[in-house]
Amino acid sequence: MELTIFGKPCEMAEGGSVGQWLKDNAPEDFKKYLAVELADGTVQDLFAPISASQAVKPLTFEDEAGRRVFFHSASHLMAMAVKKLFPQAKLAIGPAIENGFYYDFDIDESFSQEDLQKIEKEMLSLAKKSIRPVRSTLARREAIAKMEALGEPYKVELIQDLPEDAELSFYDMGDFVDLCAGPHLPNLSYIKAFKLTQVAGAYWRGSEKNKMLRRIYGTAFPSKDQLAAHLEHIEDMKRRDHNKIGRELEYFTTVDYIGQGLPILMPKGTKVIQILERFVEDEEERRGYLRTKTPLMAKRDLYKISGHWDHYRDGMFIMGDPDDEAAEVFALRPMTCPFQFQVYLNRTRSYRDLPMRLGETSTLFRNESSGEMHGLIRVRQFTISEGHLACTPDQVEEEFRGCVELAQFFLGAVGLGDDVSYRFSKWDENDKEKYIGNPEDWESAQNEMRKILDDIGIDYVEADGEAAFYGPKLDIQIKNVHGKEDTLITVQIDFQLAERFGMVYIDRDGEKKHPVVLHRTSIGCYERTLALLLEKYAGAMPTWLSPTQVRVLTITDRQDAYAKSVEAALRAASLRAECDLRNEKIGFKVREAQMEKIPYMLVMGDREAEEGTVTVRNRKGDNVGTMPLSEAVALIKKANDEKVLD
RNA sequence: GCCAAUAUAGCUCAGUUGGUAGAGCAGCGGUUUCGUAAACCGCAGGUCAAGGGUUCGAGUCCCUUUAUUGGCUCCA
Repeated sequence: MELTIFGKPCEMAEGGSVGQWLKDNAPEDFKKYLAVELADGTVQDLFAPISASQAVKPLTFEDEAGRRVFFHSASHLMAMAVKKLFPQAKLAIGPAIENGFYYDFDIDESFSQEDLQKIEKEMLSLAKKSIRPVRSTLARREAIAKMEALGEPYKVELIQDLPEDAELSFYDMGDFVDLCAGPHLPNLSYIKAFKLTQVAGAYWRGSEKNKMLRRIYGTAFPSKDQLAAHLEHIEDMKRRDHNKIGRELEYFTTVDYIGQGLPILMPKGTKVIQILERFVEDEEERRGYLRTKTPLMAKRDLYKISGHWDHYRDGMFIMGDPDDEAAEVFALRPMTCPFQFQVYLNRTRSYRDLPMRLGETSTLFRNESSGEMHGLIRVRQFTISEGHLACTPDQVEEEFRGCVELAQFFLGAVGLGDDVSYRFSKWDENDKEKYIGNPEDWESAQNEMRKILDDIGIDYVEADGEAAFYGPKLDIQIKNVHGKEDTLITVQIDFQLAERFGMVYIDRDGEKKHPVVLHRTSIGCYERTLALLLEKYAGAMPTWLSPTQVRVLTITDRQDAYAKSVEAALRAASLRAECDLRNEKIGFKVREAQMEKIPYMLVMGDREAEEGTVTVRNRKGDNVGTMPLSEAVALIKKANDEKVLD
């Protein structure tokens, strides 16, 4: 049998393993190899026999796939420790995740912090025992019997749901056995450093109808240094958390008696959002959008037409008794579409009116479940750069492309262009209740959208069950400092609501036809975008977005009058300037401005006041130079106007 | 909604087995007028998230509620 390892051909006997070969040929560092990737991309145990000639890749912790094996084994190590300390705990599942692993247990009492420490200690002593995971397979009936004998009902359920012909593999680790597809590390002693980071509840099989299990999250590394570096990285990310710096820097706050998901935007947060709104509105006007301003609420009759009443009622704030058919019941709007459609419906439209592009800076209300609110990212009232385009079928591709390009333009301007990923969100054909329309329409809409996406040539992943209830979406996704992904921007194709609302145009041939409607945001939800900008820049907003762009600092109060005149000149140049005239040491004032992430400081003493100059410092601490005031104004104005991402 | 953790001055935090609420920074009033990481003196600031309970006595123990944070589920 001929194998290729590290690109070099080598001979191997039948039943030989890559692990053995490495041990024989590279004994000094063979312990860094965790598993092996076969030519077809599957990963197997390092010491599992190779069945055919092929090129293989031994995986280390540096490889994504290798890391997953490492984390997966670490989750088993944790399950071993838990079973030893809490024999009554039932095992559910324990996969690797992006930066670690978790394992779900069914146990009455939750795990406390002390429990976690005990488990870590037990893991340490188990890891030192040098246990080799041993793989075996069983027939279905025996597998079920084995798991029933061990008293593991969740494992039994998992086996029962696997296909009839699936190979059921088990891993023995000392006196611990688990149903597991593997692969695993050659030896659990490879796991040198780990930390159990938190406990959380998680539904069995991810369904809220099922029992809630206790999940323990952890992370693991081949060395203590790597663990320390990882934990340090997490701390770093937490320091960028918009929820922390956004409150510290007074961008927003919350008040317990106002309620969850209803943040108070302070002057700084409001300023950034205002800058973004003006930027978006002006750019959209340049691109042929017309602006509208529509009501924040409507009678339920409107939502019955749009489908919201049947498909989105739980997400709405309703005023009045929804069960009283005779009463006049209102609801705050969760989406703008049915309102903005009325602009189109106001009179008969011709094909000459299309495409019609409508934009609105639109405030929406969604009654999210109480556990789901998160800083400025997930709130109950928010404002989005909303828009709807009505077009003919042959205009769809160009208009869709225009929406994507506009979104990319804004993302680039604020500096988030490289931080996003694209998701093609489709419906879930097994859950038709959630959607309106028939399967044929969904298929054709999705095929059309896929074709457009491919034509545009963007990289995207497809996701089932993520569509809006009326159509498929292109979602532009971004991750926050905790690694959690959210939708920042969305562009949707809707082949259904136009018909529901009776939106038509008179085509060239004199026939009435329904336009295709695109729903889209251009910079998304302003609150969410602000949150992600705060995290991206750790609060140090680019000059053009900074609530305060320049602060004037005096050495003594002899310069106060000059400082006020400088501030006035800066404001006259449309720069957001303020003075700090307190009798504090200049070093203190500078440091405070830096802590507040103000881009520029103009420092002045007697000399500057006499000469009419200022000494410019930036927030990094660089002294840019002493120059005439007009030069300093030009310098800062340039950064503002060019929207540089300093 | 579910599983957890948390809530003490504007901020960061102390507060012993239940016995009169504390510090630093910020703020305010003076003094000081100083060149890049913190001048000096003084003052004020709290229904310990809210409500109930146990107790002679609760920041501390118990219950309920609210909010914040991390997950699950759901979504811009």
